[in-house]
Order: sequence, then structure tokens, then C-alpha cells
Amino acid sequence: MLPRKIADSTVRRLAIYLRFLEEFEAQGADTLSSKALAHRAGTTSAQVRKDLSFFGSFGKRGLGYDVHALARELRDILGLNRRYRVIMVGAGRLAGALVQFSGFNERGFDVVAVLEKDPAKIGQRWGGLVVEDVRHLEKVVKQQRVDLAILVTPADPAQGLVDRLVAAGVTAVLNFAPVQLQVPEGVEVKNVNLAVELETLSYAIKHRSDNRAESA
Amino acid sequence: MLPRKIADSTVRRLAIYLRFLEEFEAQGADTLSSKALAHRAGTTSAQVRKDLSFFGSFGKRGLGYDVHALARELRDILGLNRRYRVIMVGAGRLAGALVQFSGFNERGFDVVAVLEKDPAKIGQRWGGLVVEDVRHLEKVVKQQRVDLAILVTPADPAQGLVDRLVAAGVTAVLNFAPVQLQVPEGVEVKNVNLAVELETLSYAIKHRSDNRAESA
DNA sequence: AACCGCTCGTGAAACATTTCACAAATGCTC
DNA sequence: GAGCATTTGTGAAATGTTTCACGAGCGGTT
Repeated sequence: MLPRKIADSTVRRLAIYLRFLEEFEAQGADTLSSKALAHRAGTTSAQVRKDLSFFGSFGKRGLGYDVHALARELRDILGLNRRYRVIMVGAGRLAGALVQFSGFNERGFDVVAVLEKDPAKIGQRWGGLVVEDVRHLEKVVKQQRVDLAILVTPADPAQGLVDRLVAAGVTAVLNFAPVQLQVPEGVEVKNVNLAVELETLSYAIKHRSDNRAESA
Repeated sequence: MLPRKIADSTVRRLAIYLRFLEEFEAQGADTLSSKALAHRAGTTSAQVRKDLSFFGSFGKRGLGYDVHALARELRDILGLNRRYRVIMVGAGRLAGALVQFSGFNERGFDVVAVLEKDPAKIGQRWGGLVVEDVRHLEKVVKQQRVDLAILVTPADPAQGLVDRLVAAGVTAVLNFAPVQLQVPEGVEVKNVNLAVELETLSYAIKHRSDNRAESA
């Protein structure tokens, strides 16, 4: 069903297309052209068609794409037709915001446990969950059959925690700690680094006028 | 001082290099090779040298880079040798976590106001700030001389808010709302979409074994 | 002061991604 | 059912990014 290697940029766009397809779906639209989708997603129609073409031909020439059918295809391609069991490692404010974040749940990501080192936080109730001692990490990963970890800790303990997660069987990690995690082959890591985002904005602000003029 | 167009990927790596340089600085290291920096940042030495070469020659052949000097250069390149005045638009849990996030402050980003629509939240004290009515957006942007907005709202109101921000003079936005914002030329937008990150992980999990085997 | 081991800076080559442009397919109209 | 207006799917071209490979410069050693 699929080709050698798909660019990360393509996969990200597919996720974005899916979001807009579901919006259109909710608005009762049945059919959509690559042009309309591209406009919404901030890209070009050729890009949309090329991205989809890696996985098959889902459109009708002269007409466009069936909104429901394409949404279903994209959910299938992205692996969103199942649920994932997520462990949150770290119980700071960002972790709290993420646990509440409805987008995760709607997309099939269920937080099944929250771990923390700080004794003051262990035992707190978070929605239906109780914050557990990070010492029980291995036990929790196994008992809860965790698919995916979200790492929301300071930089320091991150590598040690990811080692333990991997040893316990976790094979996918969303990492908010500002370190480059070392993991064995076969384990997927995605990094989100808010400071980097701000700093690229800072760069853009500083260099904004470097189109034409250039002076000291 | 600078070339035509620098790739976003390069700028992001510069921000990452800077983080590790500052770590090494704190550990008392004086000199660092492109190889050592690359290892820490998860890339290659050639990449490090190429990234830096767009902006000048900062190293000493045979030796490597002076940690302090290179950190200073990177801060200058990234525009981090000044402070930015940030307005937070939206006062949900994620906004709360971001306001607390020490990384922002350390890097020179000062949150000077928090705006919100929900009357229940207006008037709350957040650290040294009071959550204000979003109706005062224009007044606050001007009085506080805001450089940069962080948009942490649902998708629906995002475009309208960004229009008002831009009209009031804001020229850089970090957007957490899951929409593709339309802005005029000269306004910088960076999108952070946590759902997209999770979905690319989901894709990676699903397609992990597509290296060799391929069956229906 | 000549040599040696190391590491930078950088064109050129390799690789990856996006854009172009057009044939083929579809529905609609007459 | 022929003609027309659309819109897809896709090789090929253009563009962008990373990797390679090597000349040049630096510090230390004899």
C-alpha cells in the first residue's frame, strides 16, 4: 500500500488536510477540489495532489475529492483509526494543560497515567487520574500497555527517563524537554521545543528587512 | 552582514546549537569542535559548519570554536540580544503554562499582558499580571508597545484576532490555534500544532515496519 | 623553523522536495 | 452522444538542502 519513504513535510500536510476535511464535513460539503483544500491549508493544489498521489488516487477528474472518503483514507494512512494509550511523564503545568487538551482525546490519544518525581505532586487527582510516583514507571507501562509517552520534564532527567521507557517497551515519544534524545533503532521521537519556535520568530523579526536593503 | 535567504531548518539548528553552547559554557568549556556540537545536537559536523558559514567564519582551524564568542554571535544572529514584549491572547490552561514557562523569560521574552474573552477569567491574577478583557486588545497593544503575540485560542476566533493584532501594529505571531492564518506581507507567523505532532507520530508507528516487508 | 595532527570553510556533487505543465477522465449541456 | 469546462494524477524540470571531500590555517612538538 505504500512507497519507500514519505517526507515528513508530506505527512504533516496530510494531518493538516485531514483537519480541514473534517471541518468541511461538519459544514455538510460533499466534494472538494485540491485547489480549495490547498487554499485552506496554505499551499498549492499541485502540492495537495502530489502528497495524496504517494498513497493512491482518491479523486475524480473534473470533480475533486469526496470529502468523507478522503477523510477516511487520510485517517487510515495516518493510523488514526485506532486509539493510543499515552503515558505523561512529568506533572508540571504544561503536562496539566496537555492532559486537558481535548484535541488529543478527540484524535484517539488517551492519557492512561501521569508520572512525577516530586512527592508534593504524587497522589494529586487529575481528572480521572491520580499522579503516580515515577519509580513505578516500568510497572505502569506494562500494566497499562502504553503505546506512547509524552515527556514533559526538565532537560536533565530526560535521557534517563527515555532509557527506562524504551527498556519497558515504549516505542514512540513526544519530547518537550530541550535535549536531543538518543534512542535505539525502531523508536520514534518527535521533538517540540517552544524556545526554538520563539527564537526563529526572533530571527525573522530581526532579519525582516533583509529583502532589499542591507546596511550596518 | 547576511545572505539572501536562510533556510528555516538552518535557523532552527542555530537555536539548538546556542542552547548547547550555553550548557557547555556553564560547564566551563572554552572551546568546542563542530563535531562535538553536532553530536550533541543530533546532526553532522559538516552541517554545523555549513550552517555557521552562511553568517561568517567563527572558528579557528585545528582548534574549533570559542564557546563564548560563538554563543555571542548566535545570540546576535538570532536577534536574542534584546528583549521582546509579548502579549498572550487567550487565558486557557495552555496559556497559563506558557506564561509560567521560564524558558521564555530567560530568552528575553516578557509577557506584558494576557487577554481573554470569558468574563469568568477576566480579572484573575496571573503572577504579576491581571487577565484583561480582549475588547481592550488595541489599547493594550499600543500602550504596552507589544512586539509579538502568542495566540492560544480555539480555531474559530483566531483569524479575527490576528486581524485586530496586525491592525494594531503587531508583526510577529506564535500561533497555537489549528488554523492557517492569513496575514499581510511583512507579518511573521509561526504555527505550533500539537495535534499534528501526535499524528505524525501515529503515522510513524503505523508505518514503522515498512522498511522491507510490505503486505496487505 | 619545518613537520604533523587536527579542524575549519566551502565549492561541487548528491539527494530531496516542490513546481510545472499536460494528458486523461469526468460530468454537464445541447 | 459530441463538445466543453473542469480537475485529477504524474513524469519531468526547477529549486532547495545536505553531504562530501579537500585545500588552507592553526597549535604543538622536535
